Amino acid sequence: MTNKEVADILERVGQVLEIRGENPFKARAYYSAARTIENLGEDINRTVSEGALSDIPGFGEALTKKVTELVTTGRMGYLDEIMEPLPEGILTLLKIPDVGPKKVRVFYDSLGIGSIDELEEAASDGRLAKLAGMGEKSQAGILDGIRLYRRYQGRRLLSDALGPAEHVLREIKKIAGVKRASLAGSIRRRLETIGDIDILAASDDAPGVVRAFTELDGVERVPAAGDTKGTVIFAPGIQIDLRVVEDRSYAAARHYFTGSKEHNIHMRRLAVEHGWKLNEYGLFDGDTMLPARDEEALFAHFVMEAIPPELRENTGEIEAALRGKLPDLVETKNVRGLVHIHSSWSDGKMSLQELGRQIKRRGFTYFVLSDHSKAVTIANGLTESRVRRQWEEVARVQEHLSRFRIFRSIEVDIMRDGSLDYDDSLLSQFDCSIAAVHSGFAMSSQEMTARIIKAVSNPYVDILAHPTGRLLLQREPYAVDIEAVLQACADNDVAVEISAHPLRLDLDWRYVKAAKDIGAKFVVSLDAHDPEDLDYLAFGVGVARKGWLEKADVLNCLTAQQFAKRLSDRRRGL
DNA sequence: GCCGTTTTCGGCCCGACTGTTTTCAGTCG
Repeated sequence: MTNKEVADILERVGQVLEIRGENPFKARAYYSAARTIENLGEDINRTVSEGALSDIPGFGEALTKKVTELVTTGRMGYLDEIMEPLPEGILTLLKIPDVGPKKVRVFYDSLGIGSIDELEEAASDGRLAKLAGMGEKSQAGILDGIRLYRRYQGRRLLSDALGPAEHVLREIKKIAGVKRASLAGSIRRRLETIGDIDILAASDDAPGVVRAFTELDGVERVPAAGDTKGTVIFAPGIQIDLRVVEDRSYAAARHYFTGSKEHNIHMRRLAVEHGWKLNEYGLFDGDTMLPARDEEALFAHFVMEAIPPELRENTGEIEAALRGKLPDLVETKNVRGLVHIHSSWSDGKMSLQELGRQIKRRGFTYFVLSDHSKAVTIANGLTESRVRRQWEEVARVQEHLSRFRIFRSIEVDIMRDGSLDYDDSLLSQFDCSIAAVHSGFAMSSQEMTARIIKAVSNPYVDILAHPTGRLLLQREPYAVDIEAVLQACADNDVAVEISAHPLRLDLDWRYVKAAKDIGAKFVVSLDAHDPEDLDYLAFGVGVARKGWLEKADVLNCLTAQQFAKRLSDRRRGL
């Protein structure tokens, strides 16, 4: 089972416990365990087989036993047991806004509702409004929520949310009385998919700011608006929450609303250990607020380094900050060259000339041309003879580009047996080659792992592209022992791609830190086909930062000369 | 269900908003 699958089961256990009305802290223990496994950065199967599960905080006797059972047998008897009287679809009800475990229980006990369809029916014919604690408004709200859920399924890509978020933030900053404002929540942490957009503002007139927010152009509906906080549905169907606090609370509120939830709980526990209290209004010693103008000052009270938002996932960042051991994270401006660029020779939209012009204009000093190899016929992959003709054109274009270099590379296909689409004699003549899987996704994990490891063991492979093949919200990663693959990359000095393409963001940040720890190097690459793809770099850098990477871990932070030297040194060392 | 530099029992982060309520439960983040 994958970490995600195990986490999902633990999540379900927590939800069922809540619906059954059991100790909420017991449910929380399962939720917390789910988050831990999801963000573990290590294959849970390995953790279990090494007997290391019980070393992880939050895993006591019971959870260790149950997760071990789940991983080794594929089932958890306890979940079957507590699910026993309940219909399979009942947990999907929790995906509807304003429907939580208590209401699910009432709906099921009173009306036998066990699916979203049944909930919709009961809301449509008025039965829901008659239940205890319900009314006409709640019933209408649930119908609305079902429509919204069906349209968007709750999440969208970071790249799709960022535009509207920044637009609305600009509008909020224009509202009279707003002193400062910023994005918060998962969008600020640069999570790859976003549920809703959180924005924070400082003002002495919170109600006035909330009102103005709900009246902005583009607001479709206003599910909630109070004195300090409002929620709107913004076209096209994105939920935006605004919270307004006094300026003196801004730092604490910004920290609080950025999360993650687990990070916040950990920080609050730390505050309690100091005898303080931390909430969104400030850090308090009794009734005295410990002043903090910004988040840096807030962290300083704890005698710890300021934790960048991307790291706030409670995966060790608080411990590291207390020891003064946080990484000096890579920044977008550190990147000198763009990697994994397609041209119109295969399925890209831009000519070599245009690529040179566009990329140089953006301030980069080199790019790594990487069209498809011949096996990817649908993408007009290059035959051997077309490769040679492309090189001639590269030479011609290069002549007209001063202090700018085009690296001759290829995105060479990894065949089903792990061999490569070109023979070594051709590969050896490229400056660099990027190996990638584009077909045969359905094979077993053992086969896929062996296939990729064989490919990265080829001495002429320099980079492994999109290592898991996932497409966010569209396609799950293929089955593969990603840790074994990353180990092979580290052993063979093959750089691991972090695809900045918003639909990929692959390698997943959850594995980046672990890969770094075993000695892997990375490129933050674009997989660019269109001109707009050239502007996606920051999304990849976001993943690198979430994976604790520094400038020295990312090869395309090297200058063109250094990058060239690294490639040639590597090949000379063969 | 987890956890412990006072604790192996008794805590577990904390507040806003809504709707259905006469003082609060449920949901959300």
